[in-house]
Amino acid sequence: MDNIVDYIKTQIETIVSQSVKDLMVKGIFPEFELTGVNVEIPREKGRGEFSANTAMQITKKVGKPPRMVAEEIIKNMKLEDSYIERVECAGPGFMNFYLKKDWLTDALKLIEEKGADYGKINFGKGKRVMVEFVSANPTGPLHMGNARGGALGDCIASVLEAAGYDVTREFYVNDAGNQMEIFGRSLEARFIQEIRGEDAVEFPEDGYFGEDIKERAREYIKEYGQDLIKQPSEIIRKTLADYALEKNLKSIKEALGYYGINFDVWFREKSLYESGAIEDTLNYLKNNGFTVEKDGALWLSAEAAGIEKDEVLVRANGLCTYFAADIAYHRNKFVDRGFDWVINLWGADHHGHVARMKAAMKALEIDPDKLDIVLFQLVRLYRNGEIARMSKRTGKSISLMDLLDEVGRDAARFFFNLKTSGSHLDFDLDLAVSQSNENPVFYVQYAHARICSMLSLLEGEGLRVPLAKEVDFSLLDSKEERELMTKLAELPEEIKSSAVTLEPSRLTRYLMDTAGLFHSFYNACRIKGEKKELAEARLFLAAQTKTVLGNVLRLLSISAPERM
RNA sequence: GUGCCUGUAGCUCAGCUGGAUAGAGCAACGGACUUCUAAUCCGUAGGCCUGGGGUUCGAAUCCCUUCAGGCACGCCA
Repeated sequence: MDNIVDYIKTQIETIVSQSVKDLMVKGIFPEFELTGVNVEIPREKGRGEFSANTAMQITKKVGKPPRMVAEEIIKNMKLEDSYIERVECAGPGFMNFYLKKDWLTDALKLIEEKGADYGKINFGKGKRVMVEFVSANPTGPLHMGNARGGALGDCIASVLEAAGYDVTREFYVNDAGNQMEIFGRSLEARFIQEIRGEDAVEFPEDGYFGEDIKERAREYIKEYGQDLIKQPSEIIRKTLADYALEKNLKSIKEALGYYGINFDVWFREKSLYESGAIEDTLNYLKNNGFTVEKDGALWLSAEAAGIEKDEVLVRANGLCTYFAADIAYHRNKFVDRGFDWVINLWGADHHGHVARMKAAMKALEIDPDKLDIVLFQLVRLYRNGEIARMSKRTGKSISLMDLLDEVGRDAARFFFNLKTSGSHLDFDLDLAVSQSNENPVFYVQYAHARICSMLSLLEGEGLRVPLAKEVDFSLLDSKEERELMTKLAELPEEIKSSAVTLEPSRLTRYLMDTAGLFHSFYNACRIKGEKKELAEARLFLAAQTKTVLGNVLRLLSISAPERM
């Protein structure tokens, strides 16, 4: 067993549905199909550890008022050999389940037994899932959108790993196509300007205006001299683009490293051209009637694919669109590499792309439900109370590295995972820089450091963390102790929920809750100076809390300091 | 104009596969350091869940509509 909450939920489901079936057999309830039993943890205290609303759901089918239905079900339950102590009918017809205390004892024993693995579950059963994220254009440094997508994607990947999936983290390198052209032209212009002066050549209107482009041109000259300028334009562009691309990728990798993100695969768009994958995919679509030709271009047919309007795949000039490459890329993910599930993280400005991507999957006979797109709202940067517009092209953007220098990896990762991906995020730089206690990451880390410091201090006084079998759990009976233990017991279930919803923000909230309950426990329940049995029981609880906080922080790649 | 996202406490947000008295964190106010880390705790106050209508035993949650903000609608990526 790795998830006691899930275990008990299942137990309750079984008991309830068995009771309902028995009532049907006895003729007290009419025959009907029970579609499922909903077991929840009530939000409010004092309503049992779990509750079920089955009676209200089936009240019509039974033909009796919900409270009466609930009473009947409760009367017929067989509670032997379960964690359930008693069941009450409450409110409009809820069944509230009160558990025997040993469920918490067993939960704490589980933490001791699993240690650093506590929280991991086998929900995913080893299913192969790819999480593709960041995938920033390698034409410049990583910006705040990449920062949010990076923290989100990496934590989604980690959550899925903890939930028992076989996870691959992938970065799609857009090293082909139109923006590489623009990249080359921008570099060429800066290169010439660098050598012959600002006015020697006009900078392309749609070019990348960032300082980093000038920087790369200068670096090239420093490294290889000026001879390249004698070459034809085409050669200059290609040479500079290849040179700058690798430089950029290197610094992107470096920044991501500081950010705690390591990709398993860096997939090159160019390889799709070289392997013929794009051509194959286009042929497939053509041969199966999903394309139309008009105005000299090849389009994905709206009618055949079931989308709103036709989308260009191959331009009149013979070059493929990003969309065409992306279809081939996803075919590669599913067909060539056999992933069971693919998750992409896109900025919300790409939402229009979702429907046609899924439609393309369907055309390729790939189940579109196997592709999940997590859209995250873009980050708005505030400085001095004003919106700081971030754009690669203005050259005034704040890069991921700038952010990490200012606020550090821990705060950045925590902050970006504080809110659900769909919510807008205003990032106040002044606040983030201030590193005050307004930043919740300190609150959580402080709890961890506090436990560590307490454990070592008490150990110095001869008080060691006991083994679970030496602990008298009946002594842990205060409100603070019970609430903390309950929270610790819920971690595996919380990981499951995070995996199902693809929302790691649940875990940062879980951390804050757990830290808060620990701080309350710490203030209400002293250890030093108490009788040995009580002191040891509390010490044991503190040690398990440390394990839980440490495990979740580690899962999110946020440090768990021993002292602060 | 069409489509997608968002609207909940002063601020930032949870809750949204319908459930019980709508929850946190900041900020505000009042308390707690001779006692294991006060980066902490305890308490108080704070709400027409944008407005309106519908569905039903029951709606912040589902449906319709209004208003407000963001985004996308290119042979860009």
